[in-house]
Amino acid sequence: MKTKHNRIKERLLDMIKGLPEDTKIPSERELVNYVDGSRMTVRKAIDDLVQERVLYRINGSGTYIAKPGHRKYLNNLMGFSAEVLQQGGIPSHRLIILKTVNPSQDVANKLEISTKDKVYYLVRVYEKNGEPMLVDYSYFNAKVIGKITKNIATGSLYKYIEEKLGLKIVSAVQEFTAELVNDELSQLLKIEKDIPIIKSENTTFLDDGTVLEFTTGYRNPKKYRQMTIAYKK
Amino acid sequence: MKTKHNRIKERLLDMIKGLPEDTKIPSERELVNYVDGSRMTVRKAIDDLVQERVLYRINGSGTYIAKPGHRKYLNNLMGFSAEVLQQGGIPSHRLIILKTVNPSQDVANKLEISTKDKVYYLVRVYEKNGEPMLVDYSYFNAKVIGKITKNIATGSLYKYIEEKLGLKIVSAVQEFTAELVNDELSQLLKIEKDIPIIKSENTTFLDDGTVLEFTTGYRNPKKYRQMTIAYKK
DNA sequence: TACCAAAATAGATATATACCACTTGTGATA
DNA sequence: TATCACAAGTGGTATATATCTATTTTGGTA
Repeated sequence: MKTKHNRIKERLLDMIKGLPEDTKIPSERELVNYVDGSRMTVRKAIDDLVQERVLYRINGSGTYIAKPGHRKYLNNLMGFSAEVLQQGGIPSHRLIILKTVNPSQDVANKLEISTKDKVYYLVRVYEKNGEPMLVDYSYFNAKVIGKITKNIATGSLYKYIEEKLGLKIVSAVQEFTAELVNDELSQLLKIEKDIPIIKSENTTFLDDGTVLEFTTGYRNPKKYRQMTIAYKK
Repeated sequence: MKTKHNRIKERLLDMIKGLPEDTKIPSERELVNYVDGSRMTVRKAIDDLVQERVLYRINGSGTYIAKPGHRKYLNNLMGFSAEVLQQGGIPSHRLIILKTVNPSQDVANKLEISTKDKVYYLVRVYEKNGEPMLVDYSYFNAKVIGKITKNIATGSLYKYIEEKLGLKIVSAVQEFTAELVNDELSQLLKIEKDIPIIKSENTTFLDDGTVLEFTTGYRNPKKYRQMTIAYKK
């Protein structure tokens, strides 16, 4: 059962679909006549849409439609496949390595565990329309994720984590460093050696603050631009 | 005059200061007895802190203190000086170039204006404790920012934009590319030539969706790590 | 017509209240 | 003692209402 403010939110999205930016929408008091819900509930729905940059408010004036380009959340947490699908491509990936290991001190620190704890180590190559786009070296906290089988690792790991395990991924810290392509990357991504590439070190957190994974990723610089969207406060 | 929920928020921050993570804070109904405000207002304050990852809620159980590492917003929008100050350093910066120009087609596209519109072009070098840390090549939409004098450009431009002009910066899109250090960068950042460096192309948006600036930045790879924090939904 | 004060309208904040869904502790019972 | 149903407590949702501040509109006046 959906909440009322979520239904109102969908109703509002429907109403503004196709309308140009900066169009003023009916006032909160007005909307109460059109939708099922009190002003506070309508406000809650609008609050959400403002948060999502679909609408913006001007105190004393009204609520307006924001630029469509902003109606998107960053895709760092979205997973590669969803990202490629959104772009109309065909995603696929190859599992190169899957094993349990004891983490190095560095990895243990990132995962906020001991070097004696077990972690899953995965190396994966992601492809778009058959071309290698991204190499990931991942360490998962085994205590959190449980057992990863080859089957699970070959499917959508994010879907498994969120839907099957019911874990909520809420944030990620990314650190970027520029490096030069080494032999292994050259081979996996099918690009020249010694050209500059971005190394992205990604730590993913659950809603209770636990570290789920630490992943080092290299994106094909020929095909991809590393991109983030940041929202203030 | 501060709002009541903001005062409650500060009060809560004070209360939890120094407490370990996962500590349960008093219930919403309980807090009403300790602070000045109704349950709804207390909830609003907690809402904010949950949004900021200071607290997390478990339905039916309670509200808890999140990991301290998460109590921070991304600093992409914070400006260099605030970032350095937070780290206990002494920030300074040199203005290399300030002039009005007509933008190239590429820059005009980024700023969502015409090539006939005026833009301000700034080149700045930022220093921490006297060492060059960051070079910025910025284009500002003159229609939005008005006149930039040398005086303004030498002070804190962000402070000027937010406090004096009353503009609200709400989001930024960043694109990262790996490059090799060229002659100019080598000189400005005092680092070797031809080592890998990250180019960060940054588009900054105001609350109404207008593009304020497009900036290309290079950070000293020896001193700095490019870092972002992403929050989901 | 031009200007300005006042009224109307918009979002922002705050309170009181009710009920729901979920979790947790408790106490009766087998 | 172990179990399980239930009560109590918690956050989540929803409504009605009141008041505040900022903007916009209106209408009278010069």
